[in-house]
Amino acid sequence: MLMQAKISADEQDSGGPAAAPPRTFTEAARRAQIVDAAIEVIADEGYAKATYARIARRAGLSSTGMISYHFAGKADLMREVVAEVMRVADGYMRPRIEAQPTAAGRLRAHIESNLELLGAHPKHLPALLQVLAQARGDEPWQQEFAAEMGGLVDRVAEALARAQEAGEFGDFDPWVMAMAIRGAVDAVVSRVAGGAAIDVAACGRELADLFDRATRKA
Amino acid sequence: MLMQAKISADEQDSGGPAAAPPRTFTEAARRAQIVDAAIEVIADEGYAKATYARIARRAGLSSTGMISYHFAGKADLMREVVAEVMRVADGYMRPRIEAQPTAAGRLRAHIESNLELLGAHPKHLPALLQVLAQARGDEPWQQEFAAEMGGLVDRVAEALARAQEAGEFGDFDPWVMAMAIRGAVDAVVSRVAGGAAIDVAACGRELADLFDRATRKA
Amino acid sequence: MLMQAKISADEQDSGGPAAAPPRTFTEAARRAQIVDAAIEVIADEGYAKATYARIARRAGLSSTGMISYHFAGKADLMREVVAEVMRVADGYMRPRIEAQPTAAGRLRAHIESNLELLGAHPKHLPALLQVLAQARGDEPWQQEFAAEMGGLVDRVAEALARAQEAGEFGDFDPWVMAMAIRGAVDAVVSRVAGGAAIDVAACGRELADLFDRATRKA
Amino acid sequence: MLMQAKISADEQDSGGPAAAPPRTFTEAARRAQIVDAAIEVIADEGYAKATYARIARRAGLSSTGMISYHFAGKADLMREVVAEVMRVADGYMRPRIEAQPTAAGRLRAHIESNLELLGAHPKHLPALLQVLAQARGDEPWQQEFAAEMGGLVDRVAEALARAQEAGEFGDFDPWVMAMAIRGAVDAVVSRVAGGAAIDVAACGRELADLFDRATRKA
DNA sequence: CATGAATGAGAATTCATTCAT
DNA sequence: GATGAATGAATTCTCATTCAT
Repeated sequence: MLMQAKISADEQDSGGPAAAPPRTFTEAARRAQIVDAAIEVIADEGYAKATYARIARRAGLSSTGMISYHFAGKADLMREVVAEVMRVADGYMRPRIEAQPTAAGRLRAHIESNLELLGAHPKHLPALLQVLAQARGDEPWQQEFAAEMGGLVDRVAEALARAQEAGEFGDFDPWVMAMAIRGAVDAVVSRVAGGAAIDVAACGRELADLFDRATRKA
Repeated sequence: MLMQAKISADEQDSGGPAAAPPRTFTEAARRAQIVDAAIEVIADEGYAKATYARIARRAGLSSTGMISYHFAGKADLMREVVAEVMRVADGYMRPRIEAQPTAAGRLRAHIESNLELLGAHPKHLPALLQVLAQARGDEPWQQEFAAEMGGLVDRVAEALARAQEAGEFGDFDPWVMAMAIRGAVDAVVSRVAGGAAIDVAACGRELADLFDRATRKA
Repeated sequence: MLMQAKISADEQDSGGPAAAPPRTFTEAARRAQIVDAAIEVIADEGYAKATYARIARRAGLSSTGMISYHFAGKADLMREVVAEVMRVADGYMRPRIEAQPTAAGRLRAHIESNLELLGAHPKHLPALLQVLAQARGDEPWQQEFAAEMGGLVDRVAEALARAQEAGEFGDFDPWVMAMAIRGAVDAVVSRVAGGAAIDVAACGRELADLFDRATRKA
Repeated sequence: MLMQAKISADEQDSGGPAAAPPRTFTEAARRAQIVDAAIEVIADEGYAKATYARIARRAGLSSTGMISYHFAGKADLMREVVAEVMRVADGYMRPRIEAQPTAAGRLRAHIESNLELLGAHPKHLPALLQVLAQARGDEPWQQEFAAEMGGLVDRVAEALARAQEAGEFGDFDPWVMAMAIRGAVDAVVSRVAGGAAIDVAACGRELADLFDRATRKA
């Protein structure tokens, strides 16, 4: 599989410096509600404007204190935003990718499903992009996101390398290829988020063609 | 030419909402000094931390008032940051691109020189990426940056389309290809900015190979 | 007797603004549990950090609501903290003091047992000091604590005066002497609370010697 | 000399984590104004109520931002409060102490001038007491204050020890004696701060007598 | 031209307390 | 009796910007 959620895996985990696992149903519901609102605000207005006040307003909450009550801090909330997007992305893309018998098919499915996902959940990937763009600086949560971003590319690179060794692809640096794929998709996401009217499905097919040519055996 | 600065062209100015034209030499020097400091801060610490205070400190200025004095506002400063990076990028890439006789050569030169530029001016492209990532939201300067980003891609797309019509390339959507190129390069920039130890020159060659395969006639 | 609890005496209550009398056994146990946790938190982290949240956590309670449920407010809880410390102090010091036949002996026993108490219950006196230090300001509970502090000194002063009139001590102002005793002991408590490694018993003997010289007939 | 300001000594120093030395006259004046207001608020309402809002109001400032502008944080402000009180105390007490030829005279002068100071600047010592009472907890500024408090006692203890070795005093533990003196004076300060109507000069003389008896050769 | 002081809005976060269940 | 969710005021602090000098 070319893409899988790392963060979503440790939802039940306690290791991190912050988020205690949600214990009750209402708590989980509130957290989800806030995360959803955060995703919308981030996607619509950008990370910089995604303040507690705006998120609370979008979530229909009366006070920003509610967010502090349910999340250990902004880093915790952002972690959850990333986790949620990864969860959704994984749920959407993985079955489509794994349904393909060939590496070329999986690559195509990866790219196409990634952009279909953009159509199905128009706020999720733009929000992810915004949050991961904050992965600059020394604070631990930023490092965390940088690692997350790296992992995203690395997993694709490994899948490409394996297929390459199996003789299913031509000769190329799998890691550079993986970065190019990630970047190409993100560029489309970014443009769509900026309001460009793009047929994402067609765009996905075109990108898939592109990388098919780029990875094919000579 | 695949990339050229739009903003840098109208330094003397388009009558935007802000920047008065710099009249004196000192004025221009001060502005340049501040812009350079801003680029460094943005690249090193991210857009979110690029406050007047931090920029002033990096520029060796004693007060943030200086920045307000020389720039009409933060949007104005950021506009100038983008313009400066574009100016440098144009100066670096354009001659290398135009030296190539074939479209394929120009494409390769575009990609490779873009990444060489990253080696030569390690802060400029990361800063640009950070600033353009703020192009979300309704405010005019955000729209402006979104347009800037779009223009970047569009100009490459047009060059590709012309070459394609001239029969120098295979069959593909030039606009999608342009976005893929931009995204792939940006992904590398982003990774390098994050501290990854990458041989950017080798990476540039690999990317150029990749897009050569993707654009070649079948 | 040189020291006795005033607050602890009227547990069943003076009709203050707050505390309803504890009716059931569970209620009393819960209150005691919370008061103990409060004493520990105050002694360890200081009054400022002794929030409901921290106290609840230390008490093993799941919510701060419990504290509000059992106490009429923070003033009520602090009143109870003071009362509890006074109760313990009285129980510890009074028999040791009353066992002494002479006024000088009682003075020595007062000082020494006070510091022994610090060894036996290392959190109680530091907590008391912290709470009584809040006795500044107009609110009724602050005035209450100021009065409490005054009473502490006054009772010692009265004992000293009586002994003085009986010819057992030299010539000095009993009230100033009482304040000096209180202050000297508190200074030791404060230093120990701050983490200083002090032999409190030896310190008690030394202080007792000091005040013996100061009160002795010429 | 039995008491001297340690903090006031490094006013021109840059070592600390926070306070840059005030560079301009206006800045210094503003800082002084804010420190004075802080001292008043702390003395009158207690440390807990000494918020930026209340201090700003007392200082006649329009916003709390002003305080943040002039001080690196609350710790910095409190450091300055302590330094100011120490400066005043040192200026008041030191000449009176040093004017005395004998150790007994210096001890008396120390105690009496300390309490006269309470009459002359009724808010300073109570404020100091409140701030130093916060010296509990792990944060560096709290540790700093704890050390400051310790230093206060230690310097007196050393002076006592020297005089003792010179045969000017009787036999006692100088460190315990120093703590007793400090505590006795603080107890009076505390009572006066609480609103008690006390003749501090008389009280000073009485305390001086007390410790004269306690330190005298047998 | 330049500066430092001031401003006021808004940021995240914490707190004691209330309330429905 | 007990709980967890909610509340809203208050806290420290930062920000871009303005203004008098």
